[in-house]
Amino acid sequence: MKLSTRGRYAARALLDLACHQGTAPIPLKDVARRQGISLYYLEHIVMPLAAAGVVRSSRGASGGIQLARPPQEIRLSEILRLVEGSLAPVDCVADPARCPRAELCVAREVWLELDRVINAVLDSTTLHDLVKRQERKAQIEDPAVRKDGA
Amino acid sequence: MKLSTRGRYAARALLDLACHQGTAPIPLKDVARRQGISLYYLEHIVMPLAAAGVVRSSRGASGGIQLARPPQEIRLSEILRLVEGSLAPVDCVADPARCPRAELCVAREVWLELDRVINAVLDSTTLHDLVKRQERKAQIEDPAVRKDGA
DNA sequence: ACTTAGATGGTCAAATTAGTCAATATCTTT
DNA sequence: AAAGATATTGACTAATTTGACCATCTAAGT
Repeated sequence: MKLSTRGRYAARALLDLACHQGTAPIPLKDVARRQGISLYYLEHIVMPLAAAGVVRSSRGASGGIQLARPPQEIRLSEILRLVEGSLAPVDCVADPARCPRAELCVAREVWLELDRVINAVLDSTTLHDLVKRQERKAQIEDPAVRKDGA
Repeated sequence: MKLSTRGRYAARALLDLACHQGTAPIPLKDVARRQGISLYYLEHIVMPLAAAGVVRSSRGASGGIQLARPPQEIRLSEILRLVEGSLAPVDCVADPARCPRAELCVAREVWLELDRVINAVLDSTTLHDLVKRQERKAQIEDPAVRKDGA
């Protein structure tokens, strides 16, 4: 029941983007450095997010990536699903045909419930929520405002 | 965010035990056959459950394993934790020291919430609940009562 | 036109994990 | 003593995860 680093890195990277959002795109390199993520790995993680239109990328000098939508419209569940694949704790949740016992299986009913609550949490959290929390937290930690997602 | 087969098999195996519970211990071989699980693998899975006193095993002829406690006192969360290790979606949930950013990390707050709801579901489900659901389901499926956990 | 910065997309490799199989030891009933 | 069962350990294979590297394409600035 672990979230892989893909999901965690994706979440942190997008939060970093959200915190540093301006008009100019942000080089992946900067995000990788600030978040302590391998640039090479991050490149792969970002790909599905760009393909799905969560981030917009621009190549070339002074290129980089940006959020393609306002942070309040980007749900954590969407990010994780894109980089991790289905969030279902067991395959039979999404596709009953994966298990020949699916019809009679009572365990599956529990897995469905589990899936429901997991999605409830992740659907209800947007990037914007995270940014707000971040700012509040930084205030408490250090009254001199810091926005570096560190 | 997948539950591994260890967890799923453990749940199914114990449910099988609960359904077939009598006075005599049940050979692992029978459970493995009924549930379609490799016997060798099941042996590994059962070990931590025996060590933790969830099942009681008896060797020798007409030996096997039995639930060590009544089904209503065995929670799904306990089973899964024993065979899968921590259920926390991210390591930093159980142990903040795992991540140097834990203090400031707002993602962690979401992971904590996620952990909470996951545990809520799995803590509130006992083997007895599953057995009841199973019987109800079997009734609907086929009025001739079947108790073989299939 | 040239240079530089940066994404794109692909390959490769190391490390870890999942799942399976087997051999042997040890215990218990008959 | 024999037979039936779990206990323990180790080895093996395959898949997945994580990460490194690079050749190529693209855009910006000079």
